[in-house]
Amino acid sequence: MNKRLPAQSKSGHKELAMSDIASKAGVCKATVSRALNTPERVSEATRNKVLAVVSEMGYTPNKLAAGLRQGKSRNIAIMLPDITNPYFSPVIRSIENVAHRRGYSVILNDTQDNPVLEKTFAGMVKTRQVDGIITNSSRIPFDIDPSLPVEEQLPPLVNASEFTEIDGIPKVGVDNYRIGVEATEHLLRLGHRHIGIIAGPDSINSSRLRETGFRDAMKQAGIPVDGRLLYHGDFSSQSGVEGVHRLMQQRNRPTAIFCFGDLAAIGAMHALRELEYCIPDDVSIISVDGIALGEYCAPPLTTIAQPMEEIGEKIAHILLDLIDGNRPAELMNILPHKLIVRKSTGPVPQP
Amino acid sequence: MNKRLPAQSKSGHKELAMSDIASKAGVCKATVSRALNTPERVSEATRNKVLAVVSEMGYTPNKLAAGLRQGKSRNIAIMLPDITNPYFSPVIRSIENVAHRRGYSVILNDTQDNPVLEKTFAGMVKTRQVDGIITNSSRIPFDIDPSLPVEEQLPPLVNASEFTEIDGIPKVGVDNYRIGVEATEHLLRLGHRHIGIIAGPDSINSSRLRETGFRDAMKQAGIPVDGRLLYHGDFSSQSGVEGVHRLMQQRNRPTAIFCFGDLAAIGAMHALRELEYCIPDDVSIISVDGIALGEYCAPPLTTIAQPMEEIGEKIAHILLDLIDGNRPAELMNILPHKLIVRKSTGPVPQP
DNA sequence: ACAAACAATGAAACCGATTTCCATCACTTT
DNA sequence: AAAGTGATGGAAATCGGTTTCATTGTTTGT
Repeated sequence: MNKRLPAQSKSGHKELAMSDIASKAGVCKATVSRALNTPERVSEATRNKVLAVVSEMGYTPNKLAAGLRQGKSRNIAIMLPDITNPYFSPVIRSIENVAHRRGYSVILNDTQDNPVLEKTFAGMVKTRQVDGIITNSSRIPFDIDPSLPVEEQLPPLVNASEFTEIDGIPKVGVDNYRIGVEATEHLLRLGHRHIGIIAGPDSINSSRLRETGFRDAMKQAGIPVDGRLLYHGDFSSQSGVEGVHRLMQQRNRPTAIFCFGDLAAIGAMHALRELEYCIPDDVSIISVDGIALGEYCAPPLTTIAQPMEEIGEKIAHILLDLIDGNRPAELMNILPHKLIVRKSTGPVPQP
Repeated sequence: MNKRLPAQSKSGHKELAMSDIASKAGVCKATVSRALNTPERVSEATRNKVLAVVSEMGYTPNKLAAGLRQGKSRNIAIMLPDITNPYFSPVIRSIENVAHRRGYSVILNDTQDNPVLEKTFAGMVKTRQVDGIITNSSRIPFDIDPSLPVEEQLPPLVNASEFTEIDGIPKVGVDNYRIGVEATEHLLRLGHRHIGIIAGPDSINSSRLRETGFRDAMKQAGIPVDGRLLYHGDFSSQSGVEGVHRLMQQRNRPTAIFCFGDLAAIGAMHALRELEYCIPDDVSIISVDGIALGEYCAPPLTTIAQPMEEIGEKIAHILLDLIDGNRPAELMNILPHKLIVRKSTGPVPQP
């Protein structure tokens, strides 16, 4: 009789619990839970009574408790190597949108490409803080036994942008080889023969693939590639600057540079302007990503755009399906890229 | 005797629980918990025994369960109006760093400046999904009764970047009025008299404050401000483009434009280049934020940089302190901005 | 030598939901 | 009228930890 009122202490306000609602509505906890989660399983009269009390008292169930019982946190984690790269923003945004629509929250992990941090964050699924993980890395932060089926050893996981070589893991991204080919072909069509690249680290799959595409397209055109025109940076703007410095001091100067990321391209264009080269009259620049800012560069950047929103959506849906126990229709999900020709590429200069 | 082994079904692997460790180590759950969380309260022998079993079996405690008992999720949420604005990236990154160091995870909420979404996300603290919230908005997504002390009605909350007018809420940001004054003074020192602004929406506090700073600096210099040189956009690059179009078709053309955000400045410079104005010879551009890309603009952008990392750190520490029950030393935390003079501003052109 | 204090640990309550199992009760069905 | 069916809702178990309280054995103080 006296334990009816919840302790209303000075500032440490005791939260409303389901049992409070239950007693106020004259039913038991189970009924409240049912009214809230499976309304069709309670009579209309009871349901209305319960719902009225719920809204009258402003009750919201404790998700930790629900999560504990159900073995689900309704959180997913997204690990990214560098949140300051604008490429990720639209991807994150659409992941967050989809997750929210499907009742999940997204936890952000900036790993700074650090394997130790990756492992740490991966632990969040063991601790039940998250139900699944999105990685943007070629490393999988879990130990797997190659003799066993992969999918039975891993938590719900989607590998995006940068693919691991391990099979059996759902992947979402673009066809980096074709991107390499098509960017190069665009340059070749404009008559360029001396083409440099500012690639990413060789340890990065997408970079190697783009480079292979580049080499194949060059071979196809019967043009030997000059090893000194191949610069390997880290996708940053600064590496674009350094790449240009390196490339432009070669005797065999490129008339076009293929940058493996928009950020690097922005740095490259900056360096070229400083060296007083005209873009595209002296040097053409093409890159990959399609960040929004590309349009406002000087000159506006020709780039092979990735469908960031679609990538994000696909990632989120696959991961959430996985959590629900549904394997994706396809493990490898390649979304279409698109060449956006703006002003940073032009015909090869006449000597 | 037979309930010893956890069910090792085909793929639905039952997770290890603390009681499994306890029985294997021949102690009770409480001791395992103590060995893990308050090691000094367990004898060294027992502790080692428990820890050995823990690491041998690869056990990790379920954080949902701990959180339920302790009434804490060890998550914080950060709500932002637009995750694609590069201004936020370094802020988020340092919040995430600090949170991680202090044992918290951060949940991201892109609200798209939508009050309904803000309210939804704010609900996460009621549902115990998060222990505190960071808002970057002048709206507080909680109903407060003005007659009661604010701090007793709100969950742990820090208001960043964009301030609400409500007192009693910890705030972290910059002095937008001074930024307005100093940007203008920089332009005035260079001899400019016809200065335009590309501001943010009038509903945004920081924008109003910067504008007031601008007006006061102009008044101080004895220069009347021309209402037609005041454009109000939304901080986007596109609004920078539109602002320039508007401003440059006035009879009284500005020789300098003060943009209220780097993104808008990038758009503005793009538009000016398209209209074949030289920056800074014909028109100077100054802005606010200090995003990394500013350095690579054409020309490199003169801007008043905000200390994004420090802002993020301060935000995180204050919020986490609040969660621990410690009110911050100061409610209003203004961090120092810094004028970075690059190449987009120059002396007023001689007519 | 004996009380008091203390350290180490176990048993059980607890956090707040969900879910299983069971008891009713009202209708059909034959 | 007896038996079967389905809808409804209550009691209690459960999820997996943390924390309180009690117990036991060991020191310390005088």
